[in-house]
This record gives sequence, C-alpha cells and structure tokens, in this order.
Amino acid sequence: MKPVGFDQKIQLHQLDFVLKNIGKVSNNEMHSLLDHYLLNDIQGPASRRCAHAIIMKIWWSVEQHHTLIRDYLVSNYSLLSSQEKGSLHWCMTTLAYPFFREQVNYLGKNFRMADEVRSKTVVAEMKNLYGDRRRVEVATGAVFASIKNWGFINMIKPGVYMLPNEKVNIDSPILKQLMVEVLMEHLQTDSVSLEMVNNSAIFFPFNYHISIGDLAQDRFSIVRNIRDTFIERNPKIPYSV
DNA sequence: GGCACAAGTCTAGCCAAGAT
DNA sequence: ATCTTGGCTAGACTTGTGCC
Repeated sequence: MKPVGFDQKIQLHQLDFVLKNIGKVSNNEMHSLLDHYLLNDIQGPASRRCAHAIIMKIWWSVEQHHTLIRDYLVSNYSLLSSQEKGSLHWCMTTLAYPFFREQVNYLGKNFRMADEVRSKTVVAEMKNLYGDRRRVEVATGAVFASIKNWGFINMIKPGVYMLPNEKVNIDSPILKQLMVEVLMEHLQTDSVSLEMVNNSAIFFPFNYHISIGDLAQDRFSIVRNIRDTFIERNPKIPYSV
C-alpha cells in the first residue's frame, strides 16, 4: 500500500515560519520552536504532532537529492513576490509528498475540462491510486483544506471547488527552475520537453511561461530536435540565477 | 543483538453544519 | 430525519536510530 503522509491542513504562515529559520537554529531548537508555534493553531497534541512532521518534511528534513534546490530557494526567498512565495510552498509540498502531487495533478486536469470540481470525484480517483480506505479520504480533505487556505482554490459550496478569478503570476526564474524540478520528480526523469513543462496540470493555479533563458546554464542543458526542445538536468550541479 | 525512544504512518471515530 | 462533508482527535502500529 502506497504511503499517504499528508493528512493535516497546513497553513502558509506555518511553512513560512520554518523556512525563515533554516540555517539559523539547530535541529532540536527548530523542533521545539515549531511545536510552540503550532500551539496557537492546533490544540490537540496528536494532530499537532502530525502537522509538525508534515511541515518539517516539506522544508527542513527534505530528501538528500532535494537539499541543493532547498538551500538555493532559502537564500533567494526574499526576491520573490508574496504571491510567488505561496507558489514556492506549493512546489516544495509537491516535492515532499507524492500524494499531494498526484491530487493537484488530477485536480488540474479536471479544471481544464470544467469550472467546478467536486471533492467526491477527486476522492474516488485518489482511492483508485492509493486504495479504498478512510485514510485516503482524510488526506484528500487535508490537501483541499490546505490549498484553499493558501488561496489557490475556492470552495463555493461544500464539496465543490472553483479556481479564483485571477491565477498567480509566476515571473521569477527561481520558481520556474523549481517547477522544472517538480515535473522531473513527478515523471521520475532527468529530461522533460519545454512543452510538457508549460502545460503540466500540476501547476494549474499558476499563470506562467518557461523559456530556456529562465534556466541555469550549468544545471540544465538544452537539446533541440525537430519536434520539440528538451531540458536535461545534471542533478549534481547546483543553481544560479 | 536487544532495548528505548522518536518520528512517521495509519485506523477509527467524534462532532457540527449544511444538503437532501 | 438522515446523509454528506469538513474538521478534528486518540491512540496504535511501524520503522529508523542511537546506545549499551
């Protein structure tokens, strides 16, 4: 059975709190700071413990092969607009949690076909992927509640979601590179076409266009053929703007 | 190896509000 | 009145890690 993991509503300010402390405090200090910080939002100790683990996994204890981009994002965080900062959390959450990524991908595909999406439809698809269990319902609800809190979708009535009137503009090359990484993670590859990046359902709340000039020349190499332009990644080389 | 502990994951269930 | 949905929680199970 595939693990789910993401089972609590996570708020943007909670993710911001950890992000702003990276590189400034020790691991133990971060754990106690976050626990104290979360007391304001979550009273139940068990739920708080769950949310704590999720938030730390997204920004602090990221997988080894994501530490390069995480550190790059932390040092360039201040260059992003407030809307882009929300998108940054979106992308990091998709890296940390395949469940989150698969759900927003499916959600994005649905929003291409219709203005409204019912949570029932999404729960059915997630149960298809992760098994028919209560756990999947809880987690799907947690993803909806989180991205609603982050302002990427609106709930117009119980169980029915719509996109906001305005999509989030993504101009920063910092974020665009992260989006390429997210898509490569999703597809489990080191090579994607420009067309795939610019049409991925995972980024449905974003208004963006990625061109080769947005990508760090050392980390990404560009391969052109007759039909498309491909981005290939060298995972060992760090980022630069 | 065996143990204790922490972190991560999960089941089962409660309650409130709104829809049917 | 009953069902559905969203939000929340207690506590159990599993896995990883450090120490003896």
